[in-house]
Amino acid sequence: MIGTLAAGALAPHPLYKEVKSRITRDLAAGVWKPGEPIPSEARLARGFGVSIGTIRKAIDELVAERILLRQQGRGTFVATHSEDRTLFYFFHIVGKDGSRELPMTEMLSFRKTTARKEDATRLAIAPGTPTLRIQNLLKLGGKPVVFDDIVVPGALFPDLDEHTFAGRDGTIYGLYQARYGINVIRISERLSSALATGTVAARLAIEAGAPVLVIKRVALSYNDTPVEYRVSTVNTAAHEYLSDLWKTEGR
Amino acid sequence: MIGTLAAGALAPHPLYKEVKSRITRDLAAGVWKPGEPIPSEARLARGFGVSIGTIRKAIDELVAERILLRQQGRGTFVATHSEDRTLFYFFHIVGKDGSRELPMTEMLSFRKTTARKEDATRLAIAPGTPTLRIQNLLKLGGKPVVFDDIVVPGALFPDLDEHTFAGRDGTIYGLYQARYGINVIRISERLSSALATGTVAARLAIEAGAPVLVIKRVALSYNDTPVEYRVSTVNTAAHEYLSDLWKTEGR
DNA sequence: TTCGATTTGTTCGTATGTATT
DNA sequence: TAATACATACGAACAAATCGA
Repeated sequence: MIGTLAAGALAPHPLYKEVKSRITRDLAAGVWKPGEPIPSEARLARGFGVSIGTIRKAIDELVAERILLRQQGRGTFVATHSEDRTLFYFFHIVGKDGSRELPMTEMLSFRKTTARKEDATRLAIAPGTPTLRIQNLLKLGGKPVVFDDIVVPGALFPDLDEHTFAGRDGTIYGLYQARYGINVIRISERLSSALATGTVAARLAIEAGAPVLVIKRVALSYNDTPVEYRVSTVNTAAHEYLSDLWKTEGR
Repeated sequence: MIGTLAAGALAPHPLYKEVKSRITRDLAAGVWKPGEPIPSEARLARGFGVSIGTIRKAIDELVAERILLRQQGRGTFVATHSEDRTLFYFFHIVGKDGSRELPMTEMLSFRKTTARKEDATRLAIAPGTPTLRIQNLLKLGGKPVVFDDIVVPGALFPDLDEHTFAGRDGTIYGLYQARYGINVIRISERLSSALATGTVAARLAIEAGAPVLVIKRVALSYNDTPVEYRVSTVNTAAHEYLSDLWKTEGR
């Protein structure tokens, strides 16, 4: 018998890759919501007309990419931005003594504007496209450490206003995910060193001209679609940016 | 029949984990040298008395950790530090225009000293232990961009002298690997911003007091054994540090 | 508390495809 | 062409964790 899937059109060679991209498509379409279980491996196998091993191989890769989360005896779930597990995957600032702490955030401003040139290229949209621009202050140990300047395409977040934003429960990416179905799964960051300008220095309670770490981040969703551009300015007097490749472990 | 391995003592639960740690042990012991193939999956399966699927699962993880490299039709090889594939995994400085370029390096000094406090804690050795300390200048596009201050335990590199070091063919980690059997498989980096001191500024041909990126790196071998501590100072006027989690792709 | 159904985790085995030498 | 090695796909059995009856 020919598998119902193998008989389909133009599989990108291996069967499990086809299964993976179909699951990814459904994930992107919101068929299963974050935190919810996807169908069991046995059910998916029957549905796709492939063996359970093929399903497992497809899911293996999605789990490695942190898009799905397996739990023995329970099921396989769409990863959320509310677990500690994923928090420190997107937040890299730690104390110089090695301490890891989640920041308290304070919204400083929320404006509707249009994409400047830099915003546009990073977000792959046309200059002048409506955007939301949010300024955020992150405190660690009660002291301001990071100043965030966030730009997102307005079209992705239709009715987002400053009260919704400031009154959110968890992280920003958690808000994107839970209320707008926008799932940040990967980030790309470029770091450089600079001198604090007067306005930023005031936010961070440091002197103008003090050295600061500047992080330019693009947040990406399924199929590497950019959904947020963020410039963070960090006071690294007592904190550092941690880049620990492959200590993800648990593999 | 009971598998020859399962009958052995105290497997850390799953069989494939035991297989993995045995392969890792042999790798660390230098049974197979970098660039050489390890035995075929079928041969390993017979040797361990387990199924080929179990071998594959163990090797899968070692490949994901970039310790091994599979090539269909050829075999499975011990990863080396000479392939482009791995170079940019350990070198993160790119042009602000996105250009990736391998640096020209110039050795500035090579000294035999002893571990200072910071060196000792990072390398997990006692303060005062003999070390080698090397200063290196990295040029991109002909201009100095990175100043490296490298400390390694002398015991790991018995007869290493400055001519061997300066006259090496490829990368520094390639030298560690090929001549001393020291295999760097992972790095952990902590980044901060600072003002250039006079001596470093002179090396980088910038003004003292200019902002620089400071990278403190620990290079790790099998079982997370630290083998090198390196402080890099980067002029980020025209370059950036790229942290691209999970664009490793090919998975 | 116990039991059974469900779901993922591990291990085995086999067959066939594809790349390399 | 033939042999070898990894890649894909299938199927089956049992273990371990979870959850509700």
